[in-house]
Amino acid sequence: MNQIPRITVKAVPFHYVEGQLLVALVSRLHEKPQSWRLPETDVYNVHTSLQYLEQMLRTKCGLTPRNVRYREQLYTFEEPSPDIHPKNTLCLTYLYLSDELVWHKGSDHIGLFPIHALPPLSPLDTRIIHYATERLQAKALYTTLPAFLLPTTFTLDRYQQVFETLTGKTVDRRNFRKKLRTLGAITPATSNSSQQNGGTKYTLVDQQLSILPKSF
Amino acid sequence: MNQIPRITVKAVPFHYVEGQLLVALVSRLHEKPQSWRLPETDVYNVHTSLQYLEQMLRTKCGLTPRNVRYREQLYTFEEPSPDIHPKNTLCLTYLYLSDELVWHKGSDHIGLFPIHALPPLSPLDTRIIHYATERLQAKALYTTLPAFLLPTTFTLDRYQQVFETLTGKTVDRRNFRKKLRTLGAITPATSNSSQQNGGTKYTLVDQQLSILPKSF
DNA sequence: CTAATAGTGTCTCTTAGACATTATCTG
DNA sequence: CAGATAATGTCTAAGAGACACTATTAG
Repeated sequence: MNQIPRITVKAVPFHYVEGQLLVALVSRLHEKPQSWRLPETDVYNVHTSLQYLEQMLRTKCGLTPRNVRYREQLYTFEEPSPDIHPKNTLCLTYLYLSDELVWHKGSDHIGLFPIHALPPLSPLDTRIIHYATERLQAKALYTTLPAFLLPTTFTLDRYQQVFETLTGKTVDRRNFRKKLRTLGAITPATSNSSQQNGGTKYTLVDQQLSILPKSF
Repeated sequence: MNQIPRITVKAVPFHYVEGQLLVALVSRLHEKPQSWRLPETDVYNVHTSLQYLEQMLRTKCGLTPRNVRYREQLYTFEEPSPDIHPKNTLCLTYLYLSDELVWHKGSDHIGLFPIHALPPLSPLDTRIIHYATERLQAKALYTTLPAFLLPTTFTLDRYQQVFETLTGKTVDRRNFRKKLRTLGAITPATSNSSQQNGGTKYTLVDQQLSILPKSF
């Protein structure tokens, strides 16, 4: 009696590739019918939930801090456990954004699924992904979040593509660029190789997520 | 080994009285130097954190669900515990908004403190309150949140007062009313006693927190 | 009668939003 | 040379923001 709930942490790792928002899911190797789920681990007492989570992401998914552009804590869920003894499970969730797809071999299968073509998932995982997606959509409108799904330098068009994918809106190209430039959150990249290629590359003024003075 | 962190829940209960945003804090009866803290309780396995929290708020603070106008989960913190054995404590936090000050006698002292005149608090409690206040400030701009610090019917002026207190801005009275009316989130209260007194009373169209079509 | 509180309209200026073509680099 | 990608300006309409006085009620 007076026992404590089980504690788990889950990650919702997002990528952006060619106009699509992808979620990374894992599946145990050699599982008969492949069953996908969010990367997850139990939390004990020695470290913080984040430390456990990131250790797991490194070893099982090959996701290292270097690849992570942005991280944010999401909702903490409480669910009745399937087994009887620990009646409740407390589940912390974190959102991850990366620009590269460096998921080197780990002990689990990794699958990248477009947000609108997810495999069958547990009700909780479905809720978590839904919640995470809503947050992305909201934050795309009033922060520099879309940039964190792109390399550190990017063209305005790339940024717009991510913006449109996240928000589901389509916006006029010239208006979008004009506004984005006036907001002062991005500057032309000062790189030597900036003009060589396609278009002008931009980069974030503040490498952390920042809130735009006016939202879209 | 492989033990699980201690789990606690804290509430940040807000009130609004006469132009001031107040936080309710508790202090044990007969404590020599009064030391204030956020209402808090441990979480075990039988119920959810919310059930434990609300039971505590009822018995210790007299805060019943009837008085609560709005509740929202905030950040989940992880802190090293002061005692050695359970090394980490996981602390869930919730925000409460109420319009009435019905804190009938419980087993603790209750103190209401203006947000800018708080007593000395633990570093964690300070952070939590700071975080909660930021959320209020942000949500006042794009949701109907200010209404949840007021009775269910209120005048536009009252709403504006709360808005200004939360955001720290002062806005033009006529512009604010005009905009608020056009947003369609409030309607004149259809009460029989609406015109008798001071001014027209309004009420929320949706009794739940709703997101404004355009933010302030 | 004084103080406090609620009600109301116009004008200006900023910004959101609609809209099509040219230039360059790559294959 | 064809196709993909990036760059660019103007006009209109909506909304944000500045601004002051009158009416009612309570003490």
